[in-house]
Amino acid sequence: MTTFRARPVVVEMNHLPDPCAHCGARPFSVCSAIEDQDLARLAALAHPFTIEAGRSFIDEGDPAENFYNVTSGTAKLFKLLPDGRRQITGFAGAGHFLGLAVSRTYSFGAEAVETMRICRFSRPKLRVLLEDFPALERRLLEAASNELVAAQEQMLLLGRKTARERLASFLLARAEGQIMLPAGCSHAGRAEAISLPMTRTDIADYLGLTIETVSRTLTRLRTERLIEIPTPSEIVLRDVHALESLASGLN
Amino acid sequence: MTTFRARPVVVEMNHLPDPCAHCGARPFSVCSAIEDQDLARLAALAHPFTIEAGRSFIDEGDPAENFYNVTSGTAKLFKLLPDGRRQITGFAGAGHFLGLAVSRTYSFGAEAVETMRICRFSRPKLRVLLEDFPALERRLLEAASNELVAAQEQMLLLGRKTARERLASFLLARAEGQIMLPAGCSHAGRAEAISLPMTRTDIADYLGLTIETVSRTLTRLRTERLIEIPTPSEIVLRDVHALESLASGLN
DNA sequence: CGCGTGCGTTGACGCAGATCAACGCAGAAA
DNA sequence: TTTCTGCGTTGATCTGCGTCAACGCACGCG
Repeated sequence: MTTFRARPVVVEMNHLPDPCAHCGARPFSVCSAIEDQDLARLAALAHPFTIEAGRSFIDEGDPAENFYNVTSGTAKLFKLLPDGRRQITGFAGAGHFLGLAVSRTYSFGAEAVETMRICRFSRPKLRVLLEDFPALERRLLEAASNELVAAQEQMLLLGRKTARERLASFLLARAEGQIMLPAGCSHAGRAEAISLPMTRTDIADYLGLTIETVSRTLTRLRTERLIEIPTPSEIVLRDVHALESLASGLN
Repeated sequence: MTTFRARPVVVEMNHLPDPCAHCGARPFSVCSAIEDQDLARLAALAHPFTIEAGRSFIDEGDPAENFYNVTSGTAKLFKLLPDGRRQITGFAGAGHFLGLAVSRTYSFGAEAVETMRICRFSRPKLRVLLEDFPALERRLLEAASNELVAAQEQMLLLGRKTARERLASFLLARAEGQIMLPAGCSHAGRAEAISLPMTRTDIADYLGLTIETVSRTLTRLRTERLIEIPTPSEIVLRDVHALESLASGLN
């Protein structure tokens, strides 16, 4: 049980005897498709490591050699234009997978917002895993479908909502844990206080706005008593109903 | 921006002895995952329909009972806000599948742009098919991954590109068949003349603009000799390089 | 300590694209 | 034929958000 084999090229050695079995993110992640008795095989292919806040670990255009699974912390995923304009396409928290692309190269970049832990799988090894565990493929399809639904919702936001509506939508989505937590992990009640680990610049690039507009809009929501802003990275929702009607385009 | 009108659907019986084997869309579609000898089983579950131009066949919020596969023609997929603002999230041509949602209800609406033919599968039957043909599930995952990449590209467009850049991106994507044809069906050469079966309103709702801006921007691209507009629904690309640099955000 | 640097906020101003309005044209109906 | 209706184009004007600029504050460092 405590036997320990040396492994090839690992960023960080895996000291735990059974890391996947004790992974806090497993219930949320695609790894839950693997039964307990097969976890050792999963663990043998998973290379866990830590990424510090601000570090980028996927570059758009690089060969798509790895598949990642976030176990803690938060990443931002983004696309860039040559002149530096950036669109953040999503935030990935514990349980999220990254790098599903069919293409030979990554179509997006990824960078840690907070210090995070992720598991890396080489794509060939993932392929083997998928063949041996059809349930894993099913879970991936399910997860991809959910991502697609979220992406369409975001297109509606970017294409048709005003700045106020975008911020309201964003805050509510955060409150519902739709952004940082994996799909399927629904909370019974909605937290009124939400944390914003990302900067104003990140929020702006996620919502298709500028930092000034984000700041002004939040200030206005505060003066209208819809929210409180105890600190820049912490927001309390004071009038969830008003925010919801804003977010859905009414008013 | 337009308000949305729902219309009924035309149903049609399946008269052909072996429809899937003779389906022109099969090479492009997820159905290509099914081997020839198993096509009869696929055909037994597929209900082919014709849908007339302008008819809606999926309503957002309705129970997600069916899965669809487009065999010819074009559909637009969209999301609505209560006040009628609309965002078209994509156009689905031959080979495209629709209705993958994990959710109990559809998260988007769909309407025929041109008269189209589609195959309907009930979700329970699709589930059986997926269990019997793992390759089908793999193809679905592949297709969903490609959709996701396209969705991220569209988020970049909606969040960060100017009207000119959006139109240039749209025209080039049409020319490359990225919009109407399924992923993986790449043309060797790029067609210079492209058809626009959708209205200006549809283009505007796809690009997050108004019809006036679409019209003006196309006119400007014409006066700058980047395109020609023989008829409103037909456009010739005269300077692909200039359009490409526009679309990628240079200039 | 003073100084710099990064981040967020606020104000003044400008502009890309939205809004409001008019018109041309083709196809359908009478 | 005339009239109507839907679609696209064009012009005049407006405005939400971007741009440019200044400033406050917290934090780290010499």
